[in-house]
Amino acid sequence: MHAQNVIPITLTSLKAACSQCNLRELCLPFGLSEAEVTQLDQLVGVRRKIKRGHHLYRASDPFEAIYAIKMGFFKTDILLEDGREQVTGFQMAGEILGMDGIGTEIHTCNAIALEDSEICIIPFAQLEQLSREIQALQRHFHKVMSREIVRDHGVMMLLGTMRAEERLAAFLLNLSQRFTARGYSPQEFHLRMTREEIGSYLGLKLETVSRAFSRFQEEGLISVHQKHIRLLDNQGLKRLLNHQAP
Amino acid sequence: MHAQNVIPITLTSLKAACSQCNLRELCLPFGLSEAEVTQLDQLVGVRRKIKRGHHLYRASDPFEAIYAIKMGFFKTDILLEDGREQVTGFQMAGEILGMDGIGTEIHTCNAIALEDSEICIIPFAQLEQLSREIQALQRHFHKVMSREIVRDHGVMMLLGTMRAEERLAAFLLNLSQRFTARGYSPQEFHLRMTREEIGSYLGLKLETVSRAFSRFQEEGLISVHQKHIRLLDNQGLKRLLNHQAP
DNA sequence: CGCAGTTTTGATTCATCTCAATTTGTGTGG
DNA sequence: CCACACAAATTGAGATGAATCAAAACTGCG
Repeated sequence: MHAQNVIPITLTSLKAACSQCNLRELCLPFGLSEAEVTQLDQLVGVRRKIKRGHHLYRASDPFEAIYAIKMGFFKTDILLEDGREQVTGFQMAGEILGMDGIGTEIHTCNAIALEDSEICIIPFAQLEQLSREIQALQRHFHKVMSREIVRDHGVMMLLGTMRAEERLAAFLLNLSQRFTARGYSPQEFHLRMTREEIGSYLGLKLETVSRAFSRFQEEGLISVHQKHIRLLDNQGLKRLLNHQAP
Repeated sequence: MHAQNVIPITLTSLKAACSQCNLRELCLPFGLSEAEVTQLDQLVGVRRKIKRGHHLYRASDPFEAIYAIKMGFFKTDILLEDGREQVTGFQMAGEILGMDGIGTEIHTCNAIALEDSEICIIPFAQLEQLSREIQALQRHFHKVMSREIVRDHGVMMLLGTMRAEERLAAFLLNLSQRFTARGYSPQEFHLRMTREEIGSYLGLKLETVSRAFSRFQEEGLISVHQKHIRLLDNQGLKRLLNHQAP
């Protein structure tokens, strides 16, 4: 907590370079030419490290930039005055954070690192300027925002119509798919969030999440050891999904 | 159903004109200068009438344009293979439909008119082009998308953490606020959707919605006569919201 | 004016929540 | 490096809010 680096070189030394980044094909530079990515490099000023448990931004912070996750894992959440929390998403490398702030120029949710992470700061005014010049960038940014909307619709579907086990199955399959896209194992991964955070995202209590995990394990669909998950029967999980209630 | 206008002048005769539109301050032209709105006029080619119950677009339709609601009322929904429906939103005059399709260039939900409606077609490629030229348009369009994301987060909060009566109270207050912004009475309005559609949106069964309405009425918070709603105690409804469960 | 679709209301069931106790894991400081 | 304290996860028993099933009442459309 107290041990910030004594020499304040952390920020400036981390000059970003999309052109060198292995997430290039997942992240904002997708579809840009070499020359265009170089232009983007100049815009993406600095990287910043966020320690586990720390905020990247908070609801009510003024909006200035969006953020690309270089490495690590985040959650976004909204807090009600009475203390209720709704996790609105989990974000991993290559994904964009902060678009909630564009509309009001104030952030409307909190973004919190679930492990030590590193993000690229993309000043929004400059992004807009550059995307007036580079059509492919404009187009891709619009797609990123649109996909966020579509993702949110999926969560609504999950929260509005699915039962607990369906929700969890959908959640696991979604994670698996996203890890796969990043070159990690589709079958085996490490959850960065607690049962409570999963529950909040899925509209369930942590005990229900835990029970569903146990049930999946009994049925041989997955193996669970705390945060280590191994998917043993993807088909079985998928079958759970479109196989409505009683 | 069968009685399309015999003379096919419906489309072309309805040349749009944002500059003349009384929704100008709510809709896409917000914040544009006279000259800029005139440019937008040229882009917003035609209007189209959609009869009650008809689709504006369907999931899997190719994406070509976004749509501004000139008048009327829509719902958007997603259908699961097993028949479950999730209503993802209700849209009224001045609001924008179709942004779900940008990401994949295929629409991902259905947009259905809940009353006879009229929409302005905004071809998306042209909108992108013009928003590369007009900064205020670009900015405003980004705000519109961002607000959609924030709205979706609100629905997640509602579905994930609220009990039935809280959900309905939030829904009514939201509608009231949006009608107010359009110059209609904040206290009295006409629901265009069925209890089932409200239920689908709120993650509840229609019987539960109906019971909640009755309960509100007993408590003197609203008066309900079928689809006619009158809010009698806004404060009371608001109190329901941040006043957690048992 | 009659009928289909919508809404209301009641009785019962069930999935998930709540409360509670225990186990397991994790990070810290001696 | 180990022990301890605290956080996270599991599991059980019981309570409850919403779903389900069912029937009646309304209404507005053709």
